[in-house]
Amino acid sequence: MALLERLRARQWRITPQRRVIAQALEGDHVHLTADEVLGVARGRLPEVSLATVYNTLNELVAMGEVQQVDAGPGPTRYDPNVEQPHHHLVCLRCGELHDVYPVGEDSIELPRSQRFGYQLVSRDVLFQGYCSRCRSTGQ
Amino acid sequence: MALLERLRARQWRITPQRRVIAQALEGDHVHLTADEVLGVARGRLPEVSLATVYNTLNELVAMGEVQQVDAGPGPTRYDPNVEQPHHHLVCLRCGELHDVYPVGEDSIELPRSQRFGYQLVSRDVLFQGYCSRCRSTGQ
DNA sequence: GTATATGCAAAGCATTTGCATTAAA
DNA sequence: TTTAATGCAAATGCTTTGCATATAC
Repeated sequence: MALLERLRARQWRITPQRRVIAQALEGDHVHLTADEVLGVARGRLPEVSLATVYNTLNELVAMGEVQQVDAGPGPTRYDPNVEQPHHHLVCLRCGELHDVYPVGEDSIELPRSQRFGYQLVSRDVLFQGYCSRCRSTGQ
Repeated sequence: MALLERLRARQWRITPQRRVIAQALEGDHVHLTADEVLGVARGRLPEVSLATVYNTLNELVAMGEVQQVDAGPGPTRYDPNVEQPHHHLVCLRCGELHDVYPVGEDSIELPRSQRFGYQLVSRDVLFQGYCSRCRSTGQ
């Protein structure tokens, strides 16, 4: 189900701003920054503000409809693909991000003795490295 | 081997400031912020500046002697335990951080088809949740 | 002696917030 | 009609930077 549909199903108040922000996040392999979301959203609705983009993204994350990805250099990225569990591969130099599906991930588990009384919410695997472009351009 | 010893072995230029910063990071299960490092360091040497703390921490990270942990709310944390591979459990509300040793972690691997030409550097597993204190105090 | 680290203060960037205005339901 | 979202601009918090001074080797 697409993001906008899921939001309607939640009876979330839909405004023009929220609609274009949600539309900016359609698709798989999307990892936009707040600024990039603003750019795409303004293409359809010029009077969107950055504050509204941040407000909306934070709500989507709190609802669990968008995943926040803090990895590598640069600002936070937002990933709307929450239906298909996956992980990330990030370039330590340029911050480029890929969705990845490692093997063996299902076997990772945190024993009760290692939970420190926490209520677990998520388990993310992050692979870091250097992309081929960054490796060939200087250090 | 302790951090300061490792730095000497690298023939790294040792100044009083760098020494107290490295000493602030001694021990296991240490996850200080730059500000906390400054506090500890100033306990031994009052004339340390925050800029020097950041400069030094960044160099230690670049050398691979300290691991930078960006997880949960709040500022970056620095973890000197790089000799014993481990992962982290973070509280989404207060940012409290624990070292954890999950089972099955060794079986996670990224197939070549999923590497996108990257030279892999690290593979981190991050567990997120709510600690018991945050769970009992409001949402 | 020379290359390098330090401290300060200012700048930078991402993100949040307060508040008056506007609009969805 | 009421409740909530928006936009602006200012504030915040963390981190980096420029540059003159001090210092380890």
